[in-house]
Amino acid sequence: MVQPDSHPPRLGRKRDHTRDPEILTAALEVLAETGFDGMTIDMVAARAKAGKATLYRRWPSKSELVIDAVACMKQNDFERSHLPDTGTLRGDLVAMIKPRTMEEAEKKLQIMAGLMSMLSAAPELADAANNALVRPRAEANLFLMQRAIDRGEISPDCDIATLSIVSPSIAAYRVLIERKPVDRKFLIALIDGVLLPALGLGRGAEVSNAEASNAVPSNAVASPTT
Amino acid sequence: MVQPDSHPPRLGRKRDHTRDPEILTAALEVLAETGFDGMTIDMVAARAKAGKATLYRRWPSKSELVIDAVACMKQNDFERSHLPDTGTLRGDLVAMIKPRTMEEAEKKLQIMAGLMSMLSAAPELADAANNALVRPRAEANLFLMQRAIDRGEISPDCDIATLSIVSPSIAAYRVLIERKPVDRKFLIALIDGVLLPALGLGRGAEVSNAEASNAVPSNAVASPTT
DNA sequence: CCTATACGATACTGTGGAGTTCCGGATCTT
DNA sequence: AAGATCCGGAACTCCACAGTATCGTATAGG
Repeated sequence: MVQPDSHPPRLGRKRDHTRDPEILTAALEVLAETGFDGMTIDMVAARAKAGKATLYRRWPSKSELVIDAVACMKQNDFERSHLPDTGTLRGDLVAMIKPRTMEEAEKKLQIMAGLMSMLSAAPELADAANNALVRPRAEANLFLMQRAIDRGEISPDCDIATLSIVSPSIAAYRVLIERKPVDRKFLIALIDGVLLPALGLGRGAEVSNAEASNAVPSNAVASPTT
Repeated sequence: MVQPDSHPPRLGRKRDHTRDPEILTAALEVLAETGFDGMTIDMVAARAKAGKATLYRRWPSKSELVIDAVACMKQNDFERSHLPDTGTLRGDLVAMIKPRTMEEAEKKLQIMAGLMSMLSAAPELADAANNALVRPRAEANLFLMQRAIDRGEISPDCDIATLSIVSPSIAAYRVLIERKPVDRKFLIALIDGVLLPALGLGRGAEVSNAEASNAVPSNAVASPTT
C-alpha cells in the first residue's frame, strides 16, 4: 500500500498523496486515545483536517487504515550507534532510561492498548505491534548484555536472551493492564533487583561497592536529559 | 448487585434469579472469545439459553453485566494451604506449573484481553483484572520465596517483591500481546534463567562451578501431571 | 384448577458509525 | 486563462446492535 501509482496522470494537480503522513499520524493519535473500536473515521478526518472521503480514496476500510498506520510506526528503533557506552552494564541500562525515550514508549504502548481488540482477528498485527514495542528494547538490552559478556563483565553462561525481554515485557504489562506509570524508580528496581542479580552482578558477586548507584563512569556518554 | 430483594413477592414463581450464574458464565465466555466491543447481548443470551429481556431485567446495561461477571470471577485464587512444599524453591516454583492451572490462567487472560478496550473508560476494572490475573500468582510466588528466605535457602536481601511479579507479568504479556503460548518450557526458562539466578541460586552461587546448568535439585517432586 | 409471576422468544425502535456520493473550491499543468 | 484533477465538507444510505415492548408458556403458590 501507498506505493506510487504505475500510471502517473499528467493533467491537473499531481496525484501526490501528500497528506498521507498527517492522516496516518492522526489515526495513531486517535487510536491511542480511544482504541480501535472507539475510533471513528470522522475523528481521524477531523484531526487531520481532511475529508472523510479523502481517507476512503486512499484506504478501503478503517481496518486497512489502522494497519497501515501501525506499519508506518516502525521509525526510530534503537540504532546500535545510538546506544550508550558507559563502561558498565548497569551504567548502560540506566542510561537507556531517558524521559524522551520513555514518553515515546508510553505513547506506543497506548496505541498498543487500542489495538488489543483487533489482535485476535488480525494475528499479524500482534507481530507488528510486538516489533514496534518490545522487540527494539529487547534487542538493545541484548546488545548491551552481549557486550558486557565480551568485555568479561558477566558470565557467558547467562541466559541473556530471556533476560533481555524481562524489563520491556513487564513495563508493557504495567502500562497496558495495571495502568500504572512506568517511572524511573520502577525501572531501576528491575535493573537492581532482577537483571543485575540474575547476571551475577549486584547481589551475586556484589561489586561490593554497593553504592554504585550513581556510578556513571568516566566516559559517560548517555546524553544529558534528552 | 445480585443482592436478594428486600421485599420478596409471595405469589407465583419465586424471584429466584436462579439463572444468574449461567448468564454470568456465558458472558465471560463470549467476552473471552470476542472482546467487549465484539460481544453482543444476543450472543450472551443465546449462549445462556436465556431471553435478552431476562438479561435486562437483572442488569441495566451491557457494561454493568460485564462488570458483574468480572467481579464474580475472583474464585479459586491460590490458597496457601494448597501451595506445594517440595523443600527447595526451584521445586516449589516448578510444581506450580500444572496444566490445569495454566489452562485456567490462559482463559482468564483471554477475558482480560477482551476487557482491554474498557480499561481506559473504567479504571477500576484494571484493578479487578489485575487482582484476578497476576496478583494471585505473584502472591503465591512471594510466599514461596519468603519461605525460602526463612529456611535460609536464599538471602534475605533479595528483592522478592519485585521478583515475584516477574513471571506472571511476562506470561501475561506473552499471551495478551505476543499471542504466543506460555508453555512449560518457557516458564522453566524464566525460573532457571531469571528468577533463581537473581536469587543467588543457580548461576549466582555457582559462578565458579560453571556447569550447574541442568541443576535439578535432588528432591524434585514437581507433581505428576495434574 | 386458577392466578400471579418470571421466563424465552421475537418483533420493534433508535442510534451511531461505516462507507458512498456529490459538489464547490483550490491547485497544478499547459 | 482554461482544463483536469484532487481536496474538504456535508448530506446521504445502510446496517448492526443496544435497549424496549409484547406475547405465549412454564411454574409455583393458593
